[in-house]
Amino acid sequence: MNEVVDAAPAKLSFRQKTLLAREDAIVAAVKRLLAEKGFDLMTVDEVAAEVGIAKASLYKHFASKEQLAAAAMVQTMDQALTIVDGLAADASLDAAGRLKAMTRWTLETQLAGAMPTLPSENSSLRSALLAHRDYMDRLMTLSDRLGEWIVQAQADSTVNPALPPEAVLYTIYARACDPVLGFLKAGGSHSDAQIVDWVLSTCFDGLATRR
Amino acid sequence: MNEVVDAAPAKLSFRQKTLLAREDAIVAAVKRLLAEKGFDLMTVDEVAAEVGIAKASLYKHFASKEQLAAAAMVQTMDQALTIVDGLAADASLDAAGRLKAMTRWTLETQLAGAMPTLPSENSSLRSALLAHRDYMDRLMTLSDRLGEWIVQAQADSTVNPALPPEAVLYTIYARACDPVLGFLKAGGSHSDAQIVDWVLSTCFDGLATRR
DNA sequence: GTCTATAAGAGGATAGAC
DNA sequence: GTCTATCCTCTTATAGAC
Repeated sequence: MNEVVDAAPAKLSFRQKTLLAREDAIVAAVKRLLAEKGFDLMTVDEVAAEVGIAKASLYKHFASKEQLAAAAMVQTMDQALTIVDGLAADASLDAAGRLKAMTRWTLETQLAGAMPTLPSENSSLRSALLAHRDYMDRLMTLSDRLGEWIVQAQADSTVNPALPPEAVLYTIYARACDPVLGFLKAGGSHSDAQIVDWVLSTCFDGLATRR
Repeated sequence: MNEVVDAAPAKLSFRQKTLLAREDAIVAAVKRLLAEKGFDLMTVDEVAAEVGIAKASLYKHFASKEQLAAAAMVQTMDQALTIVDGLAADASLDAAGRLKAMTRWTLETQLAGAMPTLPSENSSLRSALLAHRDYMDRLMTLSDRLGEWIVQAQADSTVNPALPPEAVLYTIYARACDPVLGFLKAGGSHSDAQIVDWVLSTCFDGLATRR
């Protein structure tokens, strides 16, 4: 199972390496399918087919469909945390600029079909995620780091101080599943970069004209 | 089936009235369940149980789960069109004010658990909706009427003229399934009215401070 | 750990009596 | 048009050989 391998430090046997590679391939397939069709419509058969192994083999690596989704979310949040680290190191950005850059990454990733999203209503999935330590750890770390930037940007008055910080955080998180991107892309008449600029603009500057 | 009854003008027999009442009860249950759990997690058994009839009876009224969802959306869009009519008659509002009021209604309805939403990814559902005339008619009517207000508000420069009108329209539509409302409500420390105000503010004024 | 085969059950839809 | 009983497909998950 994957937890053991995740904890291993440096020296890996050949067997362990191939194991990790296989699990990475599984998680990559799950991420793609999750972004494409969502949790409910994704089937474990599809995942197995895309990886090219039998479904029973897949269940040797991950105990359930929920665990599969959780692993995909963990890897995605690790990517997000890497982006956060990069932005934190960029001294040319203020807090609001970092939040905006983070939001841009989220939009670009979703538009590229590489942002897995989970339904918040599904209760079996919800409880599995709440019990998943690796997932919860990363979610809290990410929220803490973005939360610091939000508080700072509100102190700067670059982000509206009248909004509760949680509302700002949720609004940024929600860009990961914003259907507006898909609608505009389906129209077919705009470039991805243009679409991202527009959605980023509505998110930070609003629909109303700035005077 | 429902299409016939929908077309009838005024005089209804007793049988027809009870039929309509039953179909209204069915659609009401579908709307509620659609808002609560979404299309994929809603089961036809649940709908029948909530109405208090057998599943087979339900299939005498609606031919499939997709048709059930479409009927719910038709009724919801009729509600929306009624709101639009009311706003159009209010001479104290400009175009931007009407768009804002319409968005507020959408947010309030969703927060009240009365806004059915359909997944845009589900292909069987998607094709059923595209073939559903009553649904498509209303969707186009609603889009046309909101579109007029958007064009006018951009001419006023009360809504940002740099945005394509479709981007504005989709952004307003997307408020019907904005997860931020649910997140803030789950926190438990804010009133519904306060939550709606914040989301409406981020939608029209953005996250960044207005100077 | 990988496979084939299959259990177990949910859920959409229908048959046929009344 | 309503019911009970049933069909049938899809999907999650597991058994057991290699």
